[in-house]
Amino acid sequence: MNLSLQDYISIKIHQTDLHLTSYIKNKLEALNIAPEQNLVMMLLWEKDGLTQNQISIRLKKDKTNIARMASNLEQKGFISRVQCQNDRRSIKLFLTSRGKELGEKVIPIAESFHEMVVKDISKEELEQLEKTLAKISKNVDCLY
Amino acid sequence: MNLSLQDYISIKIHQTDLHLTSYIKNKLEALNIAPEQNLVMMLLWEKDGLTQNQISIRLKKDKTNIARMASNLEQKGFISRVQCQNDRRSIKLFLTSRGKELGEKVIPIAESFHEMVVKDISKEELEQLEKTLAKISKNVDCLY
DNA sequence: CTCTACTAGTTGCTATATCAACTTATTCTC
DNA sequence: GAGAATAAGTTGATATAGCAACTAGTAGAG
Repeated sequence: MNLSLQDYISIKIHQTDLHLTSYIKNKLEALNIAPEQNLVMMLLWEKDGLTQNQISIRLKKDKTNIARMASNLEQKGFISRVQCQNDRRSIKLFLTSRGKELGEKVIPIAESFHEMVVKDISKEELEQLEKTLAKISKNVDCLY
Repeated sequence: MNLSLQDYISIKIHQTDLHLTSYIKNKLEALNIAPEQNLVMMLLWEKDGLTQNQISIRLKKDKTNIARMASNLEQKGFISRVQCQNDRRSIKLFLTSRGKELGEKVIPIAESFHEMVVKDISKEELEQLEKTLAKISKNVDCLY
């Protein structure tokens, strides 16, 4: 077959992702929050009191990641970690007032970022993109 | 606007990328080569003797990454690093015989991986995906 | 009630990714 | 040709990402 690097769709997806991540990282840097830490915060801004485990499921990430991000976010003063009474293995994450303030600054940035990303892309095109990405994820999943 | 996590296309792209990377990482693990190290090797299998700088441009990655991956690949015995005669700042990467052997094993894996990824996706759909990803990259690029 | 199996988090390891600051070599300017 | 700007690599730092092995707490089987 002899494919060259440009022929691999997975590489294009990877590079697009790196682009996006690097852009949003720069946008958020001034607020002292990293992109993935921000995903944790986005969940908490919707509703806090989630356990680390719940977050790792929602974000489809390894619990190790979540533990380290949570510890990081705690150090930065955006969240507090409270041992769960019912199940003392679990730790619930709650927003501090600083964490809530952060949300007021970050959410508009995230939304305008999204606006920028989808600029000149029709609703149909976007839906098609989501559908194809979902297919690809499934193709990789099912044999794994 | 109040977007939820699922509404961000960038997150879907990110998660698809993670899926793909994790899959190919597992496929290549037995051969003692990591996904990004493999990209460097893919370039060298096409034509070796590239400098680290040329590779970092072709892969659109920071030169720090390339330096570390090159040093890693050298340790594993897949490449040798030779200081360039014309420009003694540059280092050219050459395949060792072990590196060439690796290619014979990895390239079929990479191509069958690609086959799997694009399963049940038509040529048109794939082109559309590439086009939309390119648009997104450009949207992020141009204001940056 | 005890032993086992499971579960939530943590720690340690490796591999990306990118930035800043540094060294060394080259080129450009005057 | 000397000094300044530039360029290629390296080192150190921080932030993901995920595996393996561990601790501690919970639940289930008998």
